[in-house]
Amino acid sequence: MTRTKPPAPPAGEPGARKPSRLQMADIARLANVSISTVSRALSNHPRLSEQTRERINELARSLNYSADAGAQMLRGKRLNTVAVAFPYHPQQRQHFRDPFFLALIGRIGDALIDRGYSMLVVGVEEAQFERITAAYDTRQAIGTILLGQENYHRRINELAVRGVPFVVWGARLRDQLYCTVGSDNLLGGRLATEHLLAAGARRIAFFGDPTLSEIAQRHEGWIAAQQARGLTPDPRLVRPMPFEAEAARREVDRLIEDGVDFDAVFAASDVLAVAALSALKSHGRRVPEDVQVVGFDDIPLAAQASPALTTVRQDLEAAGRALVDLLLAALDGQAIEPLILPTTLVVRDSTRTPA
Amino acid sequence: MTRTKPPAPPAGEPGARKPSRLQMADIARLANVSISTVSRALSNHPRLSEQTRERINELARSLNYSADAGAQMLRGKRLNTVAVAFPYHPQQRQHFRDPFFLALIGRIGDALIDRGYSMLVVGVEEAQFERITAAYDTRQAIGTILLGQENYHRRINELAVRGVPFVVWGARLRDQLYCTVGSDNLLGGRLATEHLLAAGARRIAFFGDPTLSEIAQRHEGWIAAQQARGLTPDPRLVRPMPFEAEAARREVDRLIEDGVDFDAVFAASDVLAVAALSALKSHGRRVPEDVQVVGFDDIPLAAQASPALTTVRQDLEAAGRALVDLLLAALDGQAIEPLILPTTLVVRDSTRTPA
DNA sequence: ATGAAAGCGCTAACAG
DNA sequence: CTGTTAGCGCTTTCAT
Repeated sequence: MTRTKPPAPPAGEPGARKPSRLQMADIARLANVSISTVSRALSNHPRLSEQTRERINELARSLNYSADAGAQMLRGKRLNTVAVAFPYHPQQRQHFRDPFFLALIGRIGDALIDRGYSMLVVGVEEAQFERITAAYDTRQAIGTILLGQENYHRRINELAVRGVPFVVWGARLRDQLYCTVGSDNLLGGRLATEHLLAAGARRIAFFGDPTLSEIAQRHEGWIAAQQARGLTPDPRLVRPMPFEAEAARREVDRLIEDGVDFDAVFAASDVLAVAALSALKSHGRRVPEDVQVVGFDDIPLAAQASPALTTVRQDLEAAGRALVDLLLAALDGQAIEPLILPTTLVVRDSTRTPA
Repeated sequence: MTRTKPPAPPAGEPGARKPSRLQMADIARLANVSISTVSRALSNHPRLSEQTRERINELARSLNYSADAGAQMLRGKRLNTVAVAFPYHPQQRQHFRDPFFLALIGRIGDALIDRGYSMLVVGVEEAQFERITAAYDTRQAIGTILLGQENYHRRINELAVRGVPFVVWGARLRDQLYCTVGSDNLLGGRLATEHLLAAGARRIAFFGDPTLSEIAQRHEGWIAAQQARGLTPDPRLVRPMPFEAEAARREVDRLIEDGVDFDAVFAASDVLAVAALSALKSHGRRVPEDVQVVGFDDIPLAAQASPALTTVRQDLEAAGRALVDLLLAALDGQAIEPLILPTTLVVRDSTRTPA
């Protein structure tokens, strides 16, 4: 009953050709003009009688005709598609399930629509990282927004050397040959940690994987804030883990089992922080009385957690716009510079009021 | 410093052509073979000496050569891109900010990657609904997954008549000419409402826009469950609203201001339910003691809300897989049938224990 | 096992 | 103002 396929070809006829898709020549024939006239009409070429133009456009619309993008491109027309690419880990599939990542994609999508572009989302297995620009290489997209700098700095630099147009969401690094847009992670780490220290915390655990550039910067902020107070962070308080709720729960367990003393957690993402919240609760530790918790991102989850999560806010709206605008500017031949967006502390109920 | 543009052309030379992109002819020249040999090597044509094939592939890889997808397509090669399209409302921009919608996109993305496809995300202003298949019409995508049946049933039927390949996420409707994948909304509405009634609720407000097909079915479930108990729902308890947290808060205010008596809320999405939760709290109503609340979707937010939200779970993983598989099956010439996925009630703390 | 050549659907000179 | 024509970069017969 439900048909989504084109109707079968009129197979009875003798010279039955494939029911090939409508094309310019068909429109031309029906309108009694040449193909070039149709081409010109559809692209609103100026020197063409308004009447003809009108008539042809009308006809094309009524027949639902759209020009073949491949053929147009071959003739040099620029496509309106931007690739959003990221390294995909088939095992964990974290990206497409991570609320922060999805929200970022959403904001990029908004920004692209505003500018009249569509978004080709490409997940690339890390083993074939060079394929991250595959959509550009095959000319399906005019440029790439790379999400997930992770620890691919070296390989991203190689891409830049190749002269491929792209912009990266991530941390600004010393010797980078590419353009990044990212939050001020160092500041975020400092703000979170200072807030915890001011509220009386002395042994702050760090949850997150410092081999990832952005997390490394949050980690640095964590160190810097403590050193500014003359404190030397206990290395046992650094708990490397992927961005998965399960990991945070496990580390809370371990911390407690191992008898490591801690009175606060600074988690590198809200997902980790919220998971820590519930793990702490199940161990009978009260938040914020016994253990204070600060997250990172400020996704909607944070405000709804119980207790509501104190966190470091990233401005995704600005991020999406900046990534898109910088890429388009670069494609336009302009020189572009890395951009660091401010982070702000959002104080809620998972931390105590500073004395 | 940061360069994302290709290097300037070697402008000094006399016959300085554009630094055009590497193409098959270049590989052919460098490998001392004909273009056709390169083409065959790259597509692993069988009758070709393994040695030549190897050598050419190696060369192409080392030069980062990728064939132009437009040209390939023109020659009849099938592209590996599926469009995911949805009606876009520029004012509210709800879609790209809605956690449920984003999660659904994520699951579709996972399923597509698994099958080796990439995902072209296209937002289309509702005024030009026909453009929903633009990516297919221009042959940038082989088919379309339409998200957001909303109240476009008529127009979607027209698409089907056109013979365009697509699959829709949404409600199964009587006279549909297209294939849908959707949750069992009627069941979900019934489960939620029965649970509330069993827990003693008698005046259950309905939050959501029943002009949208899926919501209409949840609404029907709400009615059916009450009628099964011989109750006639008070029409004033139906509060139509868009999928925005702000709207839910406003309706809670209004319900209370207008003095409408209610002891439960069944919201058509978790976002609405969670917003209702906090609005009720700010009016001094206790959940679940004074007012019970049930949501829909079971996004991560639901479990974290306080009190944790009782909700109707949709199986997004199954949804993403089904949408992709059905579209691919249809493209493969198979007949496909609408699919309704089961919904389940997840009982948490925003409802009372049934007596 | 490899090469020559035709042509996919379109755009943009160049003519008229 | 409109039509004719030459390719865009590739795949694929058909020859060799």
